[in-house]
Amino acid sequence: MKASKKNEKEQKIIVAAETVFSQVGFTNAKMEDIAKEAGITKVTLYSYFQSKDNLQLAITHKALTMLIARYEQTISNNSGRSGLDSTIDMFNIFVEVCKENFLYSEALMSYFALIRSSAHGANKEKLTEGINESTYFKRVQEIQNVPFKYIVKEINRGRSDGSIKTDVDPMLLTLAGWTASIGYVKLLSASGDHMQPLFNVDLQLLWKLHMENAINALKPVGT
Amino acid sequence: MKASKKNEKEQKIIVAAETVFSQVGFTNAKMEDIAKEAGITKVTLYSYFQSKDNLQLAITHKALTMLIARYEQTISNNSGRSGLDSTIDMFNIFVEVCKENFLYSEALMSYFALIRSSAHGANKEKLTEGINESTYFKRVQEIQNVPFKYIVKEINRGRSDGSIKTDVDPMLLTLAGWTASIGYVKLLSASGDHMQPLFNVDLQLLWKLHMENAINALKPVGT
Amino acid sequence: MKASKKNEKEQKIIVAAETVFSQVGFTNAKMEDIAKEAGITKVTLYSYFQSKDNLQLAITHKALTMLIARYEQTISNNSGRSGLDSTIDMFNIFVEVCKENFLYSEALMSYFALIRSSAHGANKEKLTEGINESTYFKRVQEIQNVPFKYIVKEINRGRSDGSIKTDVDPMLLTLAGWTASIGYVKLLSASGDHMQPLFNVDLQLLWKLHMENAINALKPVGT
Amino acid sequence: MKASKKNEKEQKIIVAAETVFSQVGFTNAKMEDIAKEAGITKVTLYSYFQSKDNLQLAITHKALTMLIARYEQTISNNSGRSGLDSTIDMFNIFVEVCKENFLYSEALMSYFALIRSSAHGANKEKLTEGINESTYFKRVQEIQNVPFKYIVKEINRGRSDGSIKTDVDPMLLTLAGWTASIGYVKLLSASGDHMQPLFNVDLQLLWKLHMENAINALKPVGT
DNA sequence: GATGAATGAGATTTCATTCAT
DNA sequence: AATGAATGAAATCTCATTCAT
Repeated sequence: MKASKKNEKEQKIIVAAETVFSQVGFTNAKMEDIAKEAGITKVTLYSYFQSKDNLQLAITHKALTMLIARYEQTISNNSGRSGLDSTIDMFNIFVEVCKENFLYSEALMSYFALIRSSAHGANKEKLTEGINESTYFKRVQEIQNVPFKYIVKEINRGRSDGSIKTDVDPMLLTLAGWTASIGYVKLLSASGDHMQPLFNVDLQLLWKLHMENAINALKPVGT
Repeated sequence: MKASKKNEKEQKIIVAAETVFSQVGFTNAKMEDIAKEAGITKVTLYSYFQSKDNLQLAITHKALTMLIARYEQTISNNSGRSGLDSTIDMFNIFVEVCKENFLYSEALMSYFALIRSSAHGANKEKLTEGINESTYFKRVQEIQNVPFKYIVKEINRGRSDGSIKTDVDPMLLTLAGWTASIGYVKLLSASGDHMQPLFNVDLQLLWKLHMENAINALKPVGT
Repeated sequence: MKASKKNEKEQKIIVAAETVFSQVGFTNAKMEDIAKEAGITKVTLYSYFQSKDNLQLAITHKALTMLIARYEQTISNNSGRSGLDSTIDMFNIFVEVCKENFLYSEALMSYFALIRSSAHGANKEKLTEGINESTYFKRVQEIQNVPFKYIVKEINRGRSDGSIKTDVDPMLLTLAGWTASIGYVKLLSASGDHMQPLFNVDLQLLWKLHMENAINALKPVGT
Repeated sequence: MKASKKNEKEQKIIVAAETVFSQVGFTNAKMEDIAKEAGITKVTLYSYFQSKDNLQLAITHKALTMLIARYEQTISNNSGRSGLDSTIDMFNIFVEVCKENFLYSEALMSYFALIRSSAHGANKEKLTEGINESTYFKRVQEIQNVPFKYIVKEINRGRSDGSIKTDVDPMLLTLAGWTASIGYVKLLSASGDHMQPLFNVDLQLLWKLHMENAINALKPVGT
């Protein structure tokens, strides 16, 4: 099969997996159903993706890739704006991506859980085994830090143009924004419908508050 | 069997489950092993906890209960301190509890994922079925908002004693701190060893930054 | 507990067991349900009957006892009639008893299966073990041949009074009638409702034919 | 898998089940052991036979099928002999089949008990549920009456050739022979070893007597 | 490369039977 | 002697994953 055709089919499977995962969640999804949704057999499914985990990682990879693409586009679009504005944009974009596709946000969250569970425990070896063989695990690993780097990049630009303070480690600021975003997305997930207020709180407002905090933490003192 | 004794045994099982879950993770844990660890039979285990999921929920419940107890203790201890200080304490305590016991933090995180997956999707009913029958699911639901209420309580005290601004919804401020905490804990999980820096960032410093942001968001303007 | 009271309770349990067994059959009956029906606990049930098998044997014993009583009564009633007539009566009575209470007929049938399965097979010892400990097993064994003896008795009387041929072993004739009865009862069971014809055959007629055969086999040649 | 191969494997499993059932009896047989004997997994076993009951039904089906085949062969072989002789042959064959394989005879007996227990009782539906889903239950039902039909056929032939009386319903005569056979087989079961006399009665003689009765009942009066 | 069948591991259930109080 | 809890053995099911063709 030509590489192009193979890739096309792979994408088709990923779309099918996204559909099924979205409907019932990763744990409850059955490989059988995903295969059916993709119009292929389980064995064919396995020939493309060595395991269910790998399939999820493929989605994680897709999510990360999309996020990175958006980041690149943002950086390119924001060349005329301040580093601070661009940095804030980056956080906004992360949340937007997650909102647009909760599956992606969950894939990203699970990925974090995965790398932890494979890094610990008595049966570390056993757990890691299958994952390491996974093509996508490696591919995800290769790009997992790219989003951080892009944010750091914009923070550095902000340091240069004076919109961001220079006395705090850019990566620290990056992680601060990132964790706030993660927490916010987690809350969105829990609330189910992110358009509805939770405890009478408009979640839009909550996000705004987070970004105000971020701006406060980023901008030079006394600005 | 007296309720007290029954409860005692239930706790013993939960402890055994915690041990096994901690060692191999929830997915890899076998009911058989948990039973063995608790010194009982599989059947007895099932008579106490209807399913593996329910067992995890029991741990979630314990985690929540412990968190609530800590909150109550903190509120009681902090009666002489400002509402602001006490509120910040609450956030610190959440992170401490999660650090002390990653299993608890993961249980809490999973719970959030759970309520989302049971709140959506075409087969909502089917998914929820088993969970709803779970005793602990109901018990967790009953107390899941208590932590928020306690934080709101301290914020309200801060409003009275002038240490916290009055022009922002206390629940909004609560959720802001809560999501930051969640995000931070998630990052801790991902980093595996929270004592080690991530990307050369001292995670202690990251948390400090979050709390500074929180203080800024809480304290009255111009203080 | 006084022996009388104990015995009374035992009978109560047997009645409960009969009820449950009749409803769902021996295999599907649960000790739990029988206990409930008897208004006692499972453990109490076990204190009276060491096992489910034993309980069935108790019913078998009751069935046998009742059959024997009927036989005795018949013999007594028939003292003025010919041995042939009385013998035929015996067979009729067996079928009547089985019709009146199919549970009894099934208990008797199962008993035959039981003694076979305990008499053969690799795990003969294991199988027999529990049964041998059973009080009722011994009691049933003690009386299992009594019905045959009574039939033989009447046949012998028939030999004396000239109504039955003398050149055939009375026990052979007994078993011939007995097996025909067993087979007939089995068919009744299978037909479910013994009042309804099976394959358009009036089962009453079938029984009549069997008895005609029996008479032919019993009566002296040329009568 | 081709139907032929699938069927072949099914037969292999049935043979394994026969082996295990013969050794330890139906109740004591473990699905695990049957699977092992067949050289497959428990799950595969279940994919072929939905339940242990179904497996027994499969054996019942085989027994019936074998009996039917023997009947067909007999009918074919007996084309030159009288209908009476052939009819008697049919009864003899039933007993022979049962003697050759007690498992088959017990399967046939259990089947009768089964259709009764599934045809009665308050919880008829519940009991029947699993059984009705069973492929073999249906297949057995489809052929359960074939043996009777073949006997009737030979009786009818006997009526034509003058060897059998015409004033009695052929099906009545069939059932008479059939029930005698069933009863005899039951006694054989109970006696355990059919080569040994029971109560000093040679069971061979008993069967001979039954067949004499049958001949008397079948042959035209005055022959 | 695709397919139907099979495997293995573990979850869950059902009961007869036994223990501890 | 009675009770609630526990045991043990096996049935049954669910799925990710692998084999054989």
